[in-house]
Amino acid sequence: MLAIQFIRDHPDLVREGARLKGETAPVDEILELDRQLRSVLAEEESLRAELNLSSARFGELSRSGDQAVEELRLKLAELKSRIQTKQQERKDFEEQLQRLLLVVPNPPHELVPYGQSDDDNVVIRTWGALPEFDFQPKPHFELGERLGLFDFERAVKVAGSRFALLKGAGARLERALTWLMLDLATGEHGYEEVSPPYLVSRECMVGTANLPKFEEDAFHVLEGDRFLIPTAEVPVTNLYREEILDADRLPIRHVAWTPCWRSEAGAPGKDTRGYIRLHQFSKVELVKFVRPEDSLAELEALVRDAEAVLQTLGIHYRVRLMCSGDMGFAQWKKYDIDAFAPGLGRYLEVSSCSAFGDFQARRANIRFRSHGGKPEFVHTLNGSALALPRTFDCLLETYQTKAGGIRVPEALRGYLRGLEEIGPPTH
RNA sequence: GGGGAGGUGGCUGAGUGGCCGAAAGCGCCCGCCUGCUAAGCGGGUGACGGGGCUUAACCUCGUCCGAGGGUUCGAAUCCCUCCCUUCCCGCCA
Repeated sequence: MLAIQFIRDHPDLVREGARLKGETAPVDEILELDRQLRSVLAEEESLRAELNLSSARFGELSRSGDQAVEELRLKLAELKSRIQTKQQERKDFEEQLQRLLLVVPNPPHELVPYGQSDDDNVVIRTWGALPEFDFQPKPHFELGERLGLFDFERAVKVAGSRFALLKGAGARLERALTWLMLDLATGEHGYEEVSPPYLVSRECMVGTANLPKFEEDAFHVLEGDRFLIPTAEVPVTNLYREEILDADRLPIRHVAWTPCWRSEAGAPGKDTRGYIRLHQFSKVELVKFVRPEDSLAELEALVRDAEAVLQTLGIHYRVRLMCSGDMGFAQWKKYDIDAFAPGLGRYLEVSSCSAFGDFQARRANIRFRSHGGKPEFVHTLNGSALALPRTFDCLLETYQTKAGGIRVPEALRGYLRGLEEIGPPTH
């Protein structure tokens, strides 16, 4: 959410920011509502000031038994009804204004390149070389099914399409990946691990800007009006909602492994075959709360922390700076990390790292205070490190052997009791 | 699920109808004192919003004592509903 003061002072900037993202912002309506709100607010407040003064006088008069009391009582009753009318008007304006403010997108940072689609994103760097094979590399779903790592059919039987099931070495491998990611974050990169609830309140979803604009993307649990988390970003960012943090505590860096649920209303197709784009998947997520001036440097560090996972695994990847049109509603600046899947012959997005400025902090009211100063909004950031299924897929495809087995990267063997290779299949 | 207690500022905690945006303490800020540190002494210190003001400082008005309603001329204080915390009992992984 943007500050109303900011929109008053820079309406063109807000309009332009929305345009860059390919969206629109109801700036004129907001400014008009804001004017009306302030005018009715001023009237209400001066009536209240009058009521407050007169009430005090009423007390004095009635104690001294003055006859004027009855006259004053009538006057106050009339005042009060006028106040109630104004108050209702004010509340209506506030509600309308709030609704509109929540749908104004965060303008991109000035260094974000302009663009309208995926093609306009800018590759910042790549790591490792495209893997080479002396045979035709297979896609992960073929490898995994032959090795018995997946059971897609039974997953569908149990939960419906777009759910997956890992078994045997597959389940263990994903668990090993999860442990590696958590150990890197907590042991090497200085994140404190949290294990949050997987259901959150509506307020939390609004705080991270998953609502009100994207309600159809989330699974809604009617009992208690809660939502299955689409990412750990939601519960973890909201950890400090409505709080004023001591500046000495910043930066706060958290890592969380959670399942994530997305309703992903699109139809299945070529890009969704295999262990990808599921209603439920798991992810290791990094979340930071920082001082405004550290925000962008912390974003760079966050991306590096996520990259470290792929480097440790020896998987080729690229980092792209998202163009204005391809970054979400709430982001200020965003990088994607795409790992290469040789069997599919394309890159898969395994991480999305974003800085939000104070956009989320305003919505969730997360502030900090430095030694006796005024409270200020923190800046929030987050990114995956990494999404499990796609990292799993890239690993399978990168480390496949001609015989159809999977070599286990050095870094994972300790989590798999020394296992060096999965398979190859015997039939 | 049943019953009791409770939710007050950055924190702890007093306050049962006007003298309360709210005692006291902690923390923080400024000053004094002090070989240094600690202690001590004095003063200051809530949030949000509107208006005034060239900005800041400042002035002023309003709102806020879990949330929302109600009673009253007037509510932190009385009533209702909801949320949350905690204790006892029950049930259960």
